[in-house]
Amino acid sequence: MTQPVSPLPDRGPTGRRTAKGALSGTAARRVERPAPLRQVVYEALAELIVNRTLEPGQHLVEADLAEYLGVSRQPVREALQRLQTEGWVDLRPAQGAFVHLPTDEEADHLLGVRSVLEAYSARLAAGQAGPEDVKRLWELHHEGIEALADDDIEAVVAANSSLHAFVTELSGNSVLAEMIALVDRRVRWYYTPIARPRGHDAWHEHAQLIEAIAAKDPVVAEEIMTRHTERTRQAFHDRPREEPQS
Amino acid sequence: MTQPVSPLPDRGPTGRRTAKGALSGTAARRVERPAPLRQVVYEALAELIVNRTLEPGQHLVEADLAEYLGVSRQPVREALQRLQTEGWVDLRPAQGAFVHLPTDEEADHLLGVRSVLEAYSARLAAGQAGPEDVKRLWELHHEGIEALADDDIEAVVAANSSLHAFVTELSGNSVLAEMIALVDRRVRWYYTPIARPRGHDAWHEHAQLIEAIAAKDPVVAEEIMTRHTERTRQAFHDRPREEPQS
DNA sequence: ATCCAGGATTTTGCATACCAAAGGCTGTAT
DNA sequence: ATACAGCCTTTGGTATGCAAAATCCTGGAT
Repeated sequence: MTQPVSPLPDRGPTGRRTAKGALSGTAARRVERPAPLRQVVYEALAELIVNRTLEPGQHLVEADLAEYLGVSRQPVREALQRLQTEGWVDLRPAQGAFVHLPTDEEADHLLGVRSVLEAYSARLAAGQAGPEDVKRLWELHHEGIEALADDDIEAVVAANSSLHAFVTELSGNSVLAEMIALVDRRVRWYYTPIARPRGHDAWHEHAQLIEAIAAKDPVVAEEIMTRHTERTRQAFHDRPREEPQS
Repeated sequence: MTQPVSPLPDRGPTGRRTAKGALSGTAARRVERPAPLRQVVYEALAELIVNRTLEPGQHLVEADLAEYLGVSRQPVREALQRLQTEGWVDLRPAQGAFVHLPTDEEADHLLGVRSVLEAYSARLAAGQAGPEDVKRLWELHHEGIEALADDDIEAVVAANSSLHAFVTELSGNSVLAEMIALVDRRVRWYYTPIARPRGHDAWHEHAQLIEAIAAKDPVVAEEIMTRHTERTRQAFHDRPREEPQS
């Protein structure tokens, strides 16, 4: 999804950004925002964490990250700050940042919260969705089914995210959307490497959900979503455990 | 609640912190953490925002805040960073921080999310609470009733917070606790200045809730909490509107 | 009077440099 | 082995500088 770290913005020899190069080629839309560096760093680090380049528990040294990313310590610190409030790293005073080490208990808590939030979003979505929206939902569902047939795990995961994200969007509750986005990302971080996507049964549940939304039935939509997410949670508990180390 | 800004830590003439003074008088526990400056700043600013010293929409100039608080720009920036992710300020790129301006719609969204989160916590609490916990709940309830009798609004609000916070704690879900804390604080910011606490009926609902928890009945506890928070939400909609300006 | 151009000012966003204090590490004396 | 002293690394903070962007201001031209 996110850009890997390598293609950083063009820089002069001092490391300061230069616009010289960009000015030629592209007379493109001026509307584009230059993306604050701290946010680029934030996204880069988040990506490095989810893809396990930075392992849980690892000590993140500001200076190293700064050098690696080709920026100064300041944007790195600000990014770490934000990563903490969102649960990706722990900032131990006078010791710095450590990649968060999720416990099984915490993963379960997260899955529980996700369950009630997603259920709520399904309920709201059922009250809001128009025919256009339902059509779009079926499209996304179709994408998932196809990816499943192709055995393309990555695409299945992507389609799953898209579908859930769209339901969330349909709910029309922006605060809810933000929270789900946060929780979901962490859930994926904990969960994805352990259990592979649940496959056909999950997409059957998705279909039921869409039908309930199309029928504008909030109660059933909520029920189905609850069952769906609780089943994922169960899958987490039944996961093939790695041997307990040490 | 939080310390006002004035009593900042002792500083030398350069603005650097000195421990000289503190060393004498107190040979106190060394276990105490010195509280990172950025966090002190964070709390100071949050307090200034909730108590309306910094008005919604106001432009926060880093340098001014830094001077006012007697610190450098860096900790201020980090605090603002965190205030943004938690919804207190909006950080407009290249323009700086503005105190978040809540819309009615957003307040409603927030109240909705709070409702489902609190309901979940009530459900979990009913499954977890022991006799000791129930006793504590009744104590808190008693405090609320007394404050109500004394017409001490501030104490009523405090008791209300304590009670809800304890229920959340009983849920045993730390992730949930964090999220509720976040949402609650913002709800109070939006809501408190508008509607005065709901009074006796609210505390009657609290009593019902505690009974359901004591009876270890998750379903009823959840129902009651849902009714309770949805009623607060309704009170928000029925609030005496200030005249629409402009 | 009004509008607008363009210069002056303010503010952000980042870089750099520096320093005190805390924590971790290591080697040596016991 | 253990304890301790001293060194090294890292954080957390200060101070300063500067380019780019946003904003404010001002002086015509209409």
